[in-house]
Amino acid sequence: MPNYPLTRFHEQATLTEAEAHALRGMGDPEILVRRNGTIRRERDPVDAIYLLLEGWATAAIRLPAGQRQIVKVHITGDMMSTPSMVLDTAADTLVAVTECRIAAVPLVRLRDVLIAYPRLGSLLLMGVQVERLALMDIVAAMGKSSARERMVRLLLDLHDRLAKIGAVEEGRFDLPLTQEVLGDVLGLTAVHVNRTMRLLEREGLIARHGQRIALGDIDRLRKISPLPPRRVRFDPVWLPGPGEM
Amino acid sequence: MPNYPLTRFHEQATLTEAEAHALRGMGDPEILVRRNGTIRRERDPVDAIYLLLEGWATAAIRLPAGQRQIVKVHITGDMMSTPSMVLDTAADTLVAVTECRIAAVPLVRLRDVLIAYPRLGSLLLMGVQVERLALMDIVAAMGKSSARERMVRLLLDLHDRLAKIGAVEEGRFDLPLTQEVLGDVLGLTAVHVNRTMRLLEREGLIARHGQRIALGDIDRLRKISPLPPRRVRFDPVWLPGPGEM
DNA sequence: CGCCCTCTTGATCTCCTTCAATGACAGTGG
DNA sequence: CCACTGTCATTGAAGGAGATCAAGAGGGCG
Repeated sequence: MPNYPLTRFHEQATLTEAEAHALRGMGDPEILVRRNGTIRRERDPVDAIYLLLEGWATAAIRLPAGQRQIVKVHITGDMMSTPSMVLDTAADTLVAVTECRIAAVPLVRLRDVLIAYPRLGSLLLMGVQVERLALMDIVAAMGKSSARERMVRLLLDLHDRLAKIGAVEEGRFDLPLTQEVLGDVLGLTAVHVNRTMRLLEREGLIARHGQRIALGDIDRLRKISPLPPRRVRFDPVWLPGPGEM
Repeated sequence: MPNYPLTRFHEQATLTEAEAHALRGMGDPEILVRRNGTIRRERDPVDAIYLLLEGWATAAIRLPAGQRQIVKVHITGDMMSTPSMVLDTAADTLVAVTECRIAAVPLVRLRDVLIAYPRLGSLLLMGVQVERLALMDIVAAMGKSSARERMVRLLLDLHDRLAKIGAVEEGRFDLPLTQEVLGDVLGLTAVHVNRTMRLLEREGLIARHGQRIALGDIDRLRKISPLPPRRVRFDPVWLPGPGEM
């Protein structure tokens, strides 16, 4: 599908030519954000959502007490900041982990697109539900499983998402996240992330060289993961068909 | 608003008369579910969402290893099971905590409503984003705060949600959840839930008699909570106005 | 009356945190 | 070219929040 890096709606349903075209035209001119650059800060007024055209970014919530919890690791093709579209001020801080190319979509333009192509609203709804499911799984993993299990789950999740965009070769992929960041994703300290990864490494389950990580025995890893991956339904019954809406 | 117990869309935006009417007509005839009854099980085929007309219910994910994590405590007026609408088989198990009145909305009917009233799709999107934010906050609380802080946050969250539907009187409300259930919500054991509540009680922050709980000093509790409540924007700019869509 | 569910409390254990020190490496300025 | 500095990974030792195991008490309901 030609519109790939802009959104991944085409993974979830068939799009008409007009809809695909509207999606492509939705974003502002692209912006380059350097490594560690802040894309949008918590409490900033919300007037756009962002398409991550290329790169890795994190979405984090900062607690009043000062800690930060990363609630989403974004990769190429993700939509960012959409939870904040129901708020006046942003819920999360978006930070570029690698250099990123992004495009903003002003909310007023989103409104025009929804009016002209209401089915894209339903597709957006679908994407949001997928994100919500991902969060439910994270809650389940955090509430009920060990550091080791959560780490394995995260690695498999990244593996599966990266595989979809062609960024995995035989179980190997780039993981540009420091152990500090991984800790803030998993709700662990960087020290314990290190111990956990070293252990997995010693067992031959993973291997690392620099930012490169290799999942050694994916089947065995999947048995360790506290939750299996979810399979999203293509073109669900409640979704109006192309042209029906 | 007359359609109150059916959905709470009117909290988020102005509805036209036709939209409100469509919402009211959406559900099947109501069903009574007895205490501890299962409304829908994980892995069941998904062909409807459910409106909780009255009562308390939990949405839980069961891990392959056998534990259960409750990902949402539903109260009167909530929509249930919508995350599963993007899946073939349900993600979560819905169980009635108290006796519940519910109404199913078959997905095919939802489809008809979305086609006839596309703006209701946008309102649904809004409600789902609110749920997603709630999950983000839960992840942040689980990752970065103590049992005590999480407990306080949960009580305040329930307090605020119940207050909106008029089920709170001067900080007092019914809490029909056992400590076992609270543990499965918070990612703690029932034993530790007990110790934590007893401590809060001894400090005069809460008081309990049977299922009734009273939040003693709400201001002090809010200072203990790791996250403040979120204020959802009414009629956001991206939401097409009544009649515009 | 007796059973089961829930709450409560104590004792012990353990996973993860905290604190601290060292090493590897990249970037930077002289 | 090399010292200098900051970031990140690694490992050890000690401490603590919460889990686990166990037992008793109260209360609703058959």
